[in-house]
Amino acid sequence: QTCCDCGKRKYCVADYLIGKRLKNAEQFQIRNSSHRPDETVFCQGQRINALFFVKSGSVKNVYTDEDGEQQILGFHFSGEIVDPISLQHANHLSSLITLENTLLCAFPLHLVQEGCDKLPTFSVHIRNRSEAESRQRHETLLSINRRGALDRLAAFLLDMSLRQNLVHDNSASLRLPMTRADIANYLGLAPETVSRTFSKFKEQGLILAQKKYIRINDIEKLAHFCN
Amino acid sequence: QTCCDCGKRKYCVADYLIGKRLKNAEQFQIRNSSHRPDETVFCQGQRINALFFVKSGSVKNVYTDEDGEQQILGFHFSGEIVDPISLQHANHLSSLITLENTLLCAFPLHLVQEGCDKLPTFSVHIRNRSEAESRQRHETLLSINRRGALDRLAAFLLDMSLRQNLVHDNSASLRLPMTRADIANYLGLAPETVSRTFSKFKEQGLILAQKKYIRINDIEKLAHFCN
DNA sequence: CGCCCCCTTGAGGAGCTTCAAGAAGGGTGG
DNA sequence: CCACCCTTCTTGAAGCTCCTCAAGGGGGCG
Repeated sequence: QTCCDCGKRKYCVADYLIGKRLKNAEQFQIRNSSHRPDETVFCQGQRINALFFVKSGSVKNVYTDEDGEQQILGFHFSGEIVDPISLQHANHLSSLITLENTLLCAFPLHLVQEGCDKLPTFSVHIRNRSEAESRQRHETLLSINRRGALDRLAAFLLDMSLRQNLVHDNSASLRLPMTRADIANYLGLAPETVSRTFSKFKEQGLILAQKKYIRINDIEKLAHFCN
Repeated sequence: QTCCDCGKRKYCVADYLIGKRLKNAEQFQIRNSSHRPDETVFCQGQRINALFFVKSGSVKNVYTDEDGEQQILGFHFSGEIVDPISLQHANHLSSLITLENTLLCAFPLHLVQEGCDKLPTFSVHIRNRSEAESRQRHETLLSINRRGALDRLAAFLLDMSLRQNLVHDNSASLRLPMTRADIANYLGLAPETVSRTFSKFKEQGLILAQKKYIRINDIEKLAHFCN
């Protein structure tokens, strides 16, 4: 199977390279890989030799500090590029771990570099994507300490629903492939607090939640929490 | 006055450019500027057209979010380059505000680019500096939510003393040009909490504090707080 | 069927924030 | 040079949010 056949092409960097006929898809030599849940795709500190794209499934970026404490930096879902920030660094800033059965495409780094060198628009694209992600992560980190549990979880749910493009008519249904503990870690809260906060939203009729499946009834109201 | 005469040259990017005889110092056309306390040097969102170096005095980087909330991202002291992270972006991510009477040098961006193009070592230098700063800021932001007030302030004091190169024999004397409110904002705490935490350190004999002048008596013990 | 992990809910407690008031410095004008 | 004001810093008390510890329920997988 080549990139030309891939249904996710338009979200992927491949679209830029193919569309511009820089190279033929067969020449890409992209590594496709299939992963089970909780599998480590690459480790923090390893040399970066590819740009990853999530074809299906989902992954988390986990940062481990010198004390061994782990912090989830973000999640990536089907159709997303994994952590383009890292491209500016020589080594991976965090480990990548799958949340479920996942298919990944790995673009060798030399190919990306080539694309940057030969295609100014591609370079700009990567740069913009990197900048946007950097900015957002920055704001996320900043907001964590300022806001309460309700605000953080509301912002998280809205971010998830927007990224999965599931917003219709002030409501959305989405699936959260990560555990509550993952959400808690990401938001800087205790798992119990996340659970209680979900319950509060449920009591107010803002959401329906059954295990990993969430329905947001009133996005507007939920958005009021994250002023 | 030229860069060749500057006593702070060895900490500055100028040293690289001059040392390599890429250009003569007189051709640099560096803008020197003098600022009063609480003066805004550049504003968040403005196009980046120079790399700033703190010749004397000190500054803070202030980020303002869409709600108008302000968050101090960092401080820069005499002999430091201001926010090399921004070089990867087109616009300033934060505003720069002086804490006291301050002298700044501004290297036009085209000069820096030129340096990067012609001098691989310079490019690597800037990149490393940027990467180190990015990494540290990231860790700072991550640790804020994890640790308590004692830990954060201890880490802050140690960072300050290390950066001002004032560590001697397990003790250090340093000056904090920013207000307690600035420290509190930077650490994500209330000003009262910062004040109380200073008092706790004083009670334990770890530090002496009189206004902006701090003496750390036992760096080792202080460091135990920030495991 | 049973084990294990994940999620939920409760009670208690610690840490920080908020509100409030007072003390100390620095700057300005008389 | 002193008096005044304003900002900054400090300290106290009350309250709230979140964390920790603990127990129970439910679903998935062997």
